[in-house]
Amino acid sequence: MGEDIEKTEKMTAALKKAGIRVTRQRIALLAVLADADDHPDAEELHQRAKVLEPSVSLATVYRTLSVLEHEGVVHRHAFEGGGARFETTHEAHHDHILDVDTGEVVEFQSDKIEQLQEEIARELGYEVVHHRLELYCRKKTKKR
Amino acid sequence: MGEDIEKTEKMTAALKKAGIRVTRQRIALLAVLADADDHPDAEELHQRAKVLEPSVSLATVYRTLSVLEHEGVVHRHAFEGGGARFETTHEAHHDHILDVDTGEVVEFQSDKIEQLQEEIARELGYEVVHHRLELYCRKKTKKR
DNA sequence: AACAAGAATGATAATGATTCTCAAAGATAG
DNA sequence: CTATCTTTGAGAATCATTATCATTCTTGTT
Repeated sequence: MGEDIEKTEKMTAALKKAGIRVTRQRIALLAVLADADDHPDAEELHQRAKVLEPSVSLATVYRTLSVLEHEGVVHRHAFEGGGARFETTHEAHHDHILDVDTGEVVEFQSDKIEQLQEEIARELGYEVVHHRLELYCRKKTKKR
Repeated sequence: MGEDIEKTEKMTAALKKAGIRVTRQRIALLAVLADADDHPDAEELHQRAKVLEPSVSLATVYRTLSVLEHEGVVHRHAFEGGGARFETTHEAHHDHILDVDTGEVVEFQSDKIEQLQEEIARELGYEVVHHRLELYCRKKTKKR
């Protein structure tokens, strides 16, 4: 539960580090981000932030998200269909499963896959800067 | 070399199968697609097609690409930055390495990774419909 | 060859997500 | 308290893509 506070602090620090002010409207966005355990898009974050602070504009949401992303405390995902979706960066790196029917997002992590990626890149003379692995899935039918 | 002809035939068949006509401008686009061994975007395909058939509009390029994609003979990739890029579907499935410096695209394939993906999805109660794996890489420095 | 019925075309308007612009409001240092 | 610098919201601008629509092509049929 104190997790949210910790996340908020990390993001606040990131804003300060970037040399920009921690304003009323940005605080609202940080709170929303810290509280979100899904992967909302900018529009959705704007809606949620407006509840805490009606004077937040969509422009400020985008502006702040860009700063947070740049500082590495928020990740931007460009899943198929629709706009970018965001989540606060958490400890462990992970990839995503997307339910093609419900749009739900599940996180997973596989060291093995990670390792294989490095290996493949190395063999081709590259080193991985970052990667993107998304599994578009359907819930397995229980029948049979 | 007869490869291009084969590809063109496959795409022509796809258009016919979709019940749409194989026009002068679409033929130009098919030729360009068959000839391309890179991953051009719609604008680039339009430029190339205009050389063969000046009367091709960007609208027709997009329209035709959508049909071809729907029929499964062309793949649309939404790599980071910029618009969608296309390639003719070829025999083996593959994923992509993107050189973050040059924008170059290299294809690779790993049964092992593929297998691990299925496994992970299965354990979480899903089956993979399709997936997306992109390694954003940098050429390894030869030093050391 | 002439024709009617549908399909395809190019130009341009519309869309949706995101970024930019800019005048006004807010914060900060002295 | 003031001069300066930042941030803000609203709306314009942008970019890739799709939709609209009047006109041009095809195609199958006489």
